[in-house]
Amino acid sequence: MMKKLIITEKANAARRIATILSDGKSHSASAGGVTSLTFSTGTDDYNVVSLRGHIMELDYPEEYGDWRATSPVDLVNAPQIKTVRVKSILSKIIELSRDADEIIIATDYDREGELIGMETVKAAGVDMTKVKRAKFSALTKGEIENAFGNLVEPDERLANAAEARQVVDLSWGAVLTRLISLSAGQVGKNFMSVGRVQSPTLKLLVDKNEEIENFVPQSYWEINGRFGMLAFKGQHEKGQIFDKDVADEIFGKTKDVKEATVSSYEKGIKEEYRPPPFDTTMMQVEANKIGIPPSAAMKLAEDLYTGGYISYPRTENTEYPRSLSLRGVLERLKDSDFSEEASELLKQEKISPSRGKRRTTDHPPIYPTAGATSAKIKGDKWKLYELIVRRFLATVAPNAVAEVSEVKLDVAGETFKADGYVQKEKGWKKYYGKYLRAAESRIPDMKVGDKVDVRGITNDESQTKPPYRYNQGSLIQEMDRLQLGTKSTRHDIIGKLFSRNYVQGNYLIPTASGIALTKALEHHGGGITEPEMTAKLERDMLSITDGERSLESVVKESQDMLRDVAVKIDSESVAIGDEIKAALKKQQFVGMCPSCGNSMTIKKSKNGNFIGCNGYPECNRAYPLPKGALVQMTDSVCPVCGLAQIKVIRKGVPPSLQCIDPKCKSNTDKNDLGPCPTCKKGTIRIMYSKAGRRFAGCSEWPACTQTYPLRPRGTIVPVGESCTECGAPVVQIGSIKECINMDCPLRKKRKQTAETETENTGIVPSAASSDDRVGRVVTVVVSDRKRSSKKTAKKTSASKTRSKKTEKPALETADNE
DNA sequence: GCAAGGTC
Repeated sequence: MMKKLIITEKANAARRIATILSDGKSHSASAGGVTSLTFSTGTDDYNVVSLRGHIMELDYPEEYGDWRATSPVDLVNAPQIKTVRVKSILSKIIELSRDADEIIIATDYDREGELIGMETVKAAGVDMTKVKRAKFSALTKGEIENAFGNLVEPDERLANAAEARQVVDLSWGAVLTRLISLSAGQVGKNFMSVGRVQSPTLKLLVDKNEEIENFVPQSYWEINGRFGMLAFKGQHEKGQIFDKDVADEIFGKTKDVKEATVSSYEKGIKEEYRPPPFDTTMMQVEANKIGIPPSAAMKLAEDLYTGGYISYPRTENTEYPRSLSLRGVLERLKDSDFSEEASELLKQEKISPSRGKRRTTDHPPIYPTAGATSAKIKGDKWKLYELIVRRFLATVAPNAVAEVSEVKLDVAGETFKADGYVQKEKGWKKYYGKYLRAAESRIPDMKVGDKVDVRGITNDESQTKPPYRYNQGSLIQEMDRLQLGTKSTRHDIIGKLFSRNYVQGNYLIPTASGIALTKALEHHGGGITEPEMTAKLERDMLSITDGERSLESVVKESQDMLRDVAVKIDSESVAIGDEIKAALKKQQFVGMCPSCGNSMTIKKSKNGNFIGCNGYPECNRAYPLPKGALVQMTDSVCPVCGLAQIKVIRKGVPPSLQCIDPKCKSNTDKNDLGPCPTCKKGTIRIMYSKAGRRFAGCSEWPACTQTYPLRPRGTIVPVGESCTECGAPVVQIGSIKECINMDCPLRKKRKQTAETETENTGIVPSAASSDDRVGRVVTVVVSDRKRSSKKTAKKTSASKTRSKKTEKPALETADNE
């Protein structure tokens, strides 16, 4: 009997391997917090122990721990040592390897996996001649049996490549982090981090910010028309016209024309490809779209994975391995909320899945491994599970088919174009349509020479818009494209940018210190802000793997370069530090205190941040920060009271400059809506929840608990009137004037009346016919929508302009079968 | 109190 020890990267792999190799007859034993599995095959006795990723960590020896005691320059060539992070696991491995005849590294089949295995067996001090490697790309029977039937030698070069990355990252990261933090006087928990991945990622946000700040909007015009019975939309073939005279001329020529002639008409069938299977990046991007940011998505996916509901969530693979039974997956989904869909797809004679461009050896794409119901899994976890299931269903469904048509219309010698799009067969969209924006536009069948009524022509002015900022989803996608970070680390890197106060907001805005740091590193950081540093490291790692270069040579080259950079920064540290200090000050400084003349800055407290005077405790002046909003400092002062103004950025409304004093008349004029109808003492004012949601509530709270929900979008302007019916304040939002009480009896009555009127006559009462009585509001809303079709058209075309330049629809890169 | 990479 031979004794064999198998080492895996994670617990699930240990369980699967033991089950497969033992035909389900393995035993597990737990001791000291480490689980090991044992089984016997008749010829061999096996032990299986799982690691938890890297159980070793690279760091400097303790004596380098004091940032001020060692010059960062001397850190460049300081020794780096590996310490054990999870001692219990290593002890178990030492114990079991003592009488093992063979030790099999069965970690993930990739660069880091090779290192995770090698550093462990080396730390355990095992006889390296006994060490073998099992290579598999999925935890399936076929793959595992094949890997263990064909063990190979461990690949020292592959492990060395990963080791080079570790050393280089720690050297650059620690040295530059210390240099910058020390020069800026930011030590302790306020240190400023620098790294090969985080610094280029931050620069993406800084560059975007700069682009937006430097953006000069340009006016352009679009000549839009409505045609025929269907009133379908068409646009002059020139599209965006930047010369007003040209637009005016076309408009003048066409505006009163009553009839157009079809000059060309084409109709065809378009096949719409299924999306590729989920890899981690696409899963994060799609989850972000339904309100689950990457970090949350990874946490939930981890839960679903350990719960047995989905396959391994960290993968770069977009092609299902042949060993995976797609029918089997569908069968399992019959026992879920998606049983109907699964049964339907099982009826297909042949199931051929979509596939993406990326194929890797690490793990299969993300797919559901068990059925579940929304009664069993709740909240966001269910939302993510449903997304993964629907994505899977889409990848094994047929392509969708659409009928597309294009017509050219001649209007007084000018050509207008209209596109038709009608979904003919939903195909995969039947399962994934929930996450797509449907945009059917019908145009009638026509032939050349047909006459079409011109319902109206408009000359719409718009302005070009700056590019969109990144959100977490689009940033992850860009990091992926630039190969910054890995599938497992990208969300964490973004988290770092937040926790270091380098960025803020849902749409990621760099802070003053984030910008200053990036500028300093761009000038003095030796390329640390460039994705090229990662690209070069990748090339160097490949050369180690290929045997062209040694680990030592790559590390030496990198550290020699770092030494030059460090010496330079060290010599200019005062100037560099001053730049960052100025930015940090700007980020914190909120004007001078009118009581004592000291400066006021943002203060942290356990009840949230606030604005406080630096003369504390002698001076107690303090102001609250707006709740649930993003706040930026400005140089401007309140025209009413002279205190500082801050820029408040909230969802759904344009950014606003406001006085830091909530009691200042400049604020109360905007926020006080009118007397409280309930207690007759307080004032109903606009308030914000911690999450940033706005509502109206009585100033006498908690004595009076009167609140009203408010519309989430649009600027609310008080008009100083009360509703004649319920007494609640009346406000103006855009062109709508209404009582804020959603339950106002008059509102309900009017709504009913408006619906009946519309139904009976098809004519919507116009705004002009409505009197000024409050509660007439719903009528106004309806008619307003009708009237503002021109405005809506403007908006769509403007956003089209922007999206054309900056964004691609996520699904356009469908599969390549 | 440093990085980035694994995994929980």
